[in-house]
Amino acid sequence: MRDTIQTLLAGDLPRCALCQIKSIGICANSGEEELSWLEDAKLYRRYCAGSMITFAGDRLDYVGSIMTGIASIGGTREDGRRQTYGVLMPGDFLGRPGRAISSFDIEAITDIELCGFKPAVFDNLLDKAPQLHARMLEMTLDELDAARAWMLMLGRKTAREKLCSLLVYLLDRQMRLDETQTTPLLRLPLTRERIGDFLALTLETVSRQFSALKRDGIIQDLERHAVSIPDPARLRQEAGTDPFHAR
Amino acid sequence: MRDTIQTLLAGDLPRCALCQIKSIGICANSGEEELSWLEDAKLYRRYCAGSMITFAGDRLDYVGSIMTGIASIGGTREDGRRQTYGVLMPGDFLGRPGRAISSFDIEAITDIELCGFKPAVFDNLLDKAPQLHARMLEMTLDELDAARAWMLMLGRKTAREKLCSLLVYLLDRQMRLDETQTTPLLRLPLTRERIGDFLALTLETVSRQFSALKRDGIIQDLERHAVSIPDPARLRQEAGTDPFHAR
DNA sequence: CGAGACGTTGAAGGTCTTCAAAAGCGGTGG
DNA sequence: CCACCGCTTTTGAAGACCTTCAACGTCTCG
Repeated sequence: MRDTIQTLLAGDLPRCALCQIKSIGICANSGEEELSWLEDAKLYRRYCAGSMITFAGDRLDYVGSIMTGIASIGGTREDGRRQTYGVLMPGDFLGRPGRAISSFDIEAITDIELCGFKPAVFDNLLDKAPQLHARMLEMTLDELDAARAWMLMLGRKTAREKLCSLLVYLLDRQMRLDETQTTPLLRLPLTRERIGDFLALTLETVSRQFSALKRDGIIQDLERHAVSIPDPARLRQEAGTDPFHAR
Repeated sequence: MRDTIQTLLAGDLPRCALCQIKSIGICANSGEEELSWLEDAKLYRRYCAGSMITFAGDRLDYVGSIMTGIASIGGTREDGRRQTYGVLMPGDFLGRPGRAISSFDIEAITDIELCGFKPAVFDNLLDKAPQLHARMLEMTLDELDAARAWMLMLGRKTAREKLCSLLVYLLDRQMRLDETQTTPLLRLPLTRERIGDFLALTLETVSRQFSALKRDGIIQDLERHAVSIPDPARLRQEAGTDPFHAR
């Protein structure tokens, strides 16, 4: 088995100028001076698909942004009931400045590459780099909006609307990352159970709704980890009004 | 009928040093210099119980903190289904810096006094006042945590657990505001319908759960706008593990 | 007092969950 | 290669929980 975690040090790392997420990440606002500080301090990390990046309650020894791959952020109750709060995709930030202990479980869904910092180093950077600080606030406010839109979904949508909302969300984010894509193929790295954690449904209900959407022609070629969406507009309609918009 | 909105200008206003929320509000971190800037720019506003402070989509002409009273923040779908995202209490901030349009409905539940600023003025203050900016980030991160805890509740709790969770939350916040209080009396400014919006339940279910909690002795002296909680620990237990903690 | 808003309670019904069984998929080892 | 195992997915049937619809009770304020 491969190592689940691997850390790479600055010096060996590619320059920020070549970074895929430089226009959407935490560093998007920073000018040359701030970027050079970040460049000097950055550490890369890799996690294998399926490994836990943090458990709720753990001490965090690293904060940073996803460069490639997908992670989920969620919580577990003592009786085992789980809720996923969101999907973390390239550009998203992971970890909370000014707090040493994670409040959430974060799991690598696919293999993941992170670009980040030791928490103390990052806190210092935030203090002396106003553009970084402003971007951090902006991203946090966006996340809060997304969390609230998600709440409306959890509370007030039917199972079918929920699943369609998730598909719309994943499709939007996939399109944003790969703008050249025109085929209606949506990758689904999540299992039915994880989708259920996400939407507050059981895996059986998720499966049944997939079958129903297929029967109604809203999705096609349903496979385990992919599905094609012949008519995204139709899917959006099925998601109900105001599906939670991508950030 | 009284005016629903009333604005008071700086100069006539009490000094920040006397403010009830100075240790928990947006200004809590600021030193003397920053405070004097805030003091010069602040405007008070009053809203009557029941009036809308903003509708989703409205242009915001004011951002600020609640000094007294309670407001709710929520969204409405086109079919009329509503979801409340949170209660805003003294110290909480209302409005989003850097964005002119409100994403949410905000309604005054009781009479409200706000201390705030014109949006452009506040954005300028954020730029030049690092302690204010840092406090803004901290409060936003806290709100994000609260929103996620709320999501777990919406998705994974039964009606009884939901109602108990809300009562625990309101009790905690009431205790925090008035630390001298020892009686187990909880004020409930919300109607059954608003509680339902909050918990994603119908008003009938809320009412039935209140009756059930009374029958089981977990609450007593149930009235329209107040209830007594003889044993808060018991209530907390009924709320299920990990009720969403007050900020 | 009377009107209107808010709250309670009952009965019927729908949606989602729970429990259960079987099929599909992917990897391992004989 | 194929049988076997574990894990995921699908599908069915029964039942729980919450909603919907409806009626009635209660409070408040002009």
